Order: sequence, then structure tokens, then C-alpha cells
Amino acid sequence: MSEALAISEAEWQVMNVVWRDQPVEAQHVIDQLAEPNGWSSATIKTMLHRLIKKKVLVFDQEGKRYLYRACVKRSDCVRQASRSFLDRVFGGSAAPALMHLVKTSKLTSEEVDQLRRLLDHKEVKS
Amino acid sequence: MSEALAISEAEWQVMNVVWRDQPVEAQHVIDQLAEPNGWSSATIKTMLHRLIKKKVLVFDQEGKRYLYRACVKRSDCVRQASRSFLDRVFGGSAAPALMHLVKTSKLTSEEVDQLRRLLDHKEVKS
DNA sequence: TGACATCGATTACAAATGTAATCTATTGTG
DNA sequence: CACAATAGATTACATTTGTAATCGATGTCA
Repeated sequence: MSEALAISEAEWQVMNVVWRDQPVEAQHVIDQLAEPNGWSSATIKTMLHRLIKKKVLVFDQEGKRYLYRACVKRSDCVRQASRSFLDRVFGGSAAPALMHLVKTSKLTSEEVDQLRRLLDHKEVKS
Repeated sequence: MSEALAISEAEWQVMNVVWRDQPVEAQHVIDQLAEPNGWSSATIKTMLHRLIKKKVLVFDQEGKRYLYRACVKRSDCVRQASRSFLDRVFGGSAAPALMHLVKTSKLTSEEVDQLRRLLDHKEVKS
């Protein structure tokens, strides 16, 4: 499979809620995701479990309720998911991926400006 | 799982060779991928099979040898993989993904220029 | 021509993933 | 206090994926 941090599709959904709102209780994740995804609450609990087993989540028992929080940084997961995406789809090279995304996505003029500014300050590879 | 075109990690490797060199025979794919990935030839044949079953590949029998070729466009698969990546990791919004990729990847000055040009001509979302 | 080497097809099997049901302990409530 | 609702834990099961071994037809070489 490859290195650690193997977060599956469905698990990303859960983690996105956790990262956004943590610390959260299971019920909150269920409220956010069950409806839109057509998942039963059991399904979401399973995923919380697996994420704990994978050492991506931890929980502490605040009094009665369990509170879940992430124990890996979102940015690390984003980095590794991006790497894997680039390797898989674009043979590891970012430029074609960027071209593709720029071409196919809707951007506001602010976003375009922001990107342009980023590029202006971009350290260039020799 | 979601829509069609569910190409797995390992399958992408195979498809990348096929798209690049098609029509190809199994042996060619094996030559390209077995060594670097530590895969046996059987493994690669399995993947060719599954890709045929998934209607991503077809083969025609040119005389004796089988020749494999893709029957879905790479660009379609790229689009769908990108979509799925964006949805999963960036909640569907391209801009943060682009920022991230621009920040974290090495680009040559030509690539930066190219991107800048793309952005210059970018139709902006109202 | 007979034994071996290949190639594609079929079968195998464990781990990961999607998707839950059930079991158990805790808690709110009449 | 008894009992139902709830929350988290455990168990379940089919599908997908990674990774092959094996089988059967064919072609090859001594």
C-alpha cells in the first residue's frame, strides 16, 4: 500500500469534519455525514474506530462524552495525498497537474490573483 | 464506490504505460513495471485482466500476439481522478489545492511562465 | 516428434474498505 | 428502582485491491 497515513476515501470525509470542528463527539460527525452520504450511524462509528486504530484519531473522555480529535496534522495528510495523486496520475510532476487544474476549474478573480502572486514569488528550480 | 472508471493505484501504473505506448503487448508492460515495482509478471497480467473486465482496456489479437490498448481516454480518467482528489482532500475547491501545489512543488521558470500565461487568459468565475 | 518454454486464463488468498448489525455498559426517566 | 434509549466496542460480511501460483493451449527447439 505504501507508507503510513493511509486514509481511505470515506475516512477522509470523517477526518475533514474532525479537523474542522475538533474536538468533536461521534454524534456530531454522524449529524454531519450520515444524511448526505446515506451512511448509518454504525458505519461512521466504525470509521472513527478504524481511524483510532490507525493512529490518526485519539479520544479523551471528558466526563461522560467521548471527544475525538486528530493526532496527525491535516497538512501532513494533505501533503501525502497530494504526492500520491501526483505520482499516480501525473507521473509525479506537478506542472502538468497544475496546468490541468487551472484549465478545468472555475476560479474567482481573487483566486487567480492570489495564484499569480504566489507564482511571482515562487523560488524557481534551477 | 462511485461512478465507473475506478482505476486503482497499481492499475494507474499499468494504464500510464498503455496510454504512453499503446498498442502494447503484455510483455512490454511487464518490462516497464515489474522491476521497478517488484511485481511478478503474473501480477501485471492480473492487472491487465482486471482492466479489461473494467472496460478500460481492450485487446486485439494481431496474429499471434495480443495487443492491448486503452478504450477510455486518459484525459477522462485524469479528470475524474482530479475531481475525486479535490473532493476528498480539498472539499471540492480547486483554489486551495492549487495554492498548495504551487507552494510545495518545484517548478522550472518555464513552467511558472506557462502557468502565469494560463492564468492571464483564464476566464474568471463571475 | 516430444519435452520444454510461453502466453493468456483461471483460481487463490490475505488485507483494506464499505457498510452494517449486534452486544454491552451507561444513563436518563417515569 | 426498572427499563428503555444511547454510546461505544465487537463482530460480520461482501467487494476491491495487491500479489501471485497454477492450468491449459501453443509454439519452439533439439
